[in-house]
Amino acid sequence: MSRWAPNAQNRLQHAAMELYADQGFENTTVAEIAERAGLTERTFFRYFADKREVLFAGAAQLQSSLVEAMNGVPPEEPPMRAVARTFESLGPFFEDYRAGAQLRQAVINSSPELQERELIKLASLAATLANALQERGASDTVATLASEAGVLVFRVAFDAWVQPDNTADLTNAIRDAFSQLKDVTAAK
Amino acid sequence: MSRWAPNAQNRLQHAAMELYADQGFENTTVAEIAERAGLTERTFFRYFADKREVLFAGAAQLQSSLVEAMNGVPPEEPPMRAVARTFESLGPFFEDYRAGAQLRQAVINSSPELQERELIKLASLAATLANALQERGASDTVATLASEAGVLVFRVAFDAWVQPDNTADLTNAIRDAFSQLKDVTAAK
DNA sequence: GTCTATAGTCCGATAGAC
DNA sequence: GTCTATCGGACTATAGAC
Repeated sequence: MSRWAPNAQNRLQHAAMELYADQGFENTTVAEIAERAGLTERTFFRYFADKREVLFAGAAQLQSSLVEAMNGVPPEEPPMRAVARTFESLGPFFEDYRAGAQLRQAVINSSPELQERELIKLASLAATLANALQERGASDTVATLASEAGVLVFRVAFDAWVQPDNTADLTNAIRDAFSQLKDVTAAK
Repeated sequence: MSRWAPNAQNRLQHAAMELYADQGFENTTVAEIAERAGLTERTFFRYFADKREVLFAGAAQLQSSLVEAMNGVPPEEPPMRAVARTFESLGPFFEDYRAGAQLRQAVINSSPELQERELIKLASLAATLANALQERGASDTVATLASEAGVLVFRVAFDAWVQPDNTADLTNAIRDAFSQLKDVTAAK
């Protein structure tokens, strides 16, 4: 039995989500979050580099899941197809989590600062995938184009999927967006 | 004759660029920038919402140039081609400014905070183009995919163009990247 | 765990231009 | 007088240093 209640990081994440959703991101101070989690401000910054990062703690895990998924795609598949398979394989991972994803996305969409952070996380994810593609033999430019196009498609599909009235599942939304991107770029 | 030296905003921009390039973005305080420009901190914040924004003052003009360029493209052109023409038409506008662009990009690349800001500016630019495409009759999804794909291509081309050893001009770099994107997505 | 620098906001004052 | 650009100082919260 430890001297402190366990899961400090988790408690901070939940407290932050609630307060951000409730009062808005800008109107919430780190002190409030820490207090609600029964911790001090100082402890918050031990776990999260800044006030935004608390909403993106899952990004690292997502990134490694994607790399793992890509490593499971046969090496003879061309880059764009490898990326498509990688993102499609991610669908089921999210399905259980739709309500949480909706809330989180609503919070992010309400604050430009959080949108900035989300964009750089997605850019970092694309860079990681581009690296993996280069290891499979793709050129720098091709790897960048394919992985960024993949992130774009994922973003469009995810956006549709979190709409309140949406019924389709994420994997299909991704497949759909990929095929639309193919059509759009072909018409050049 | 006015009581203050003119071009306060310009002086602040130049002072900021020099200091950021010299000492790094994080090691530079707003007070330093203001002092070098012969103004006070308070005045800096009258012109720029925050310490990053001073590097992105040209973004609004770029955005309206792009919209204007797109309005010059015949309405019967399909979305992706309209976007491609729009970005290609931008090339000459940048050619005079290559040295400045290199320096600015080096500063941005050296700071994650500045990269965040750049990404959200590009996202806003894509959103504006997507709007313009919808006015031309494109669906929401098609407009988003085409404009974001355009920004992606521009980013890749611009990145190549600012490399110290680059010789090609920007318009050709853009054309090239577009054709590569087409190939990459076709292989899906 | 405390202490401090910096970013960014707010209210008000001032000095000239019109 | 009104408008606009600047300055002064006090204030809060973030974030990093010690």
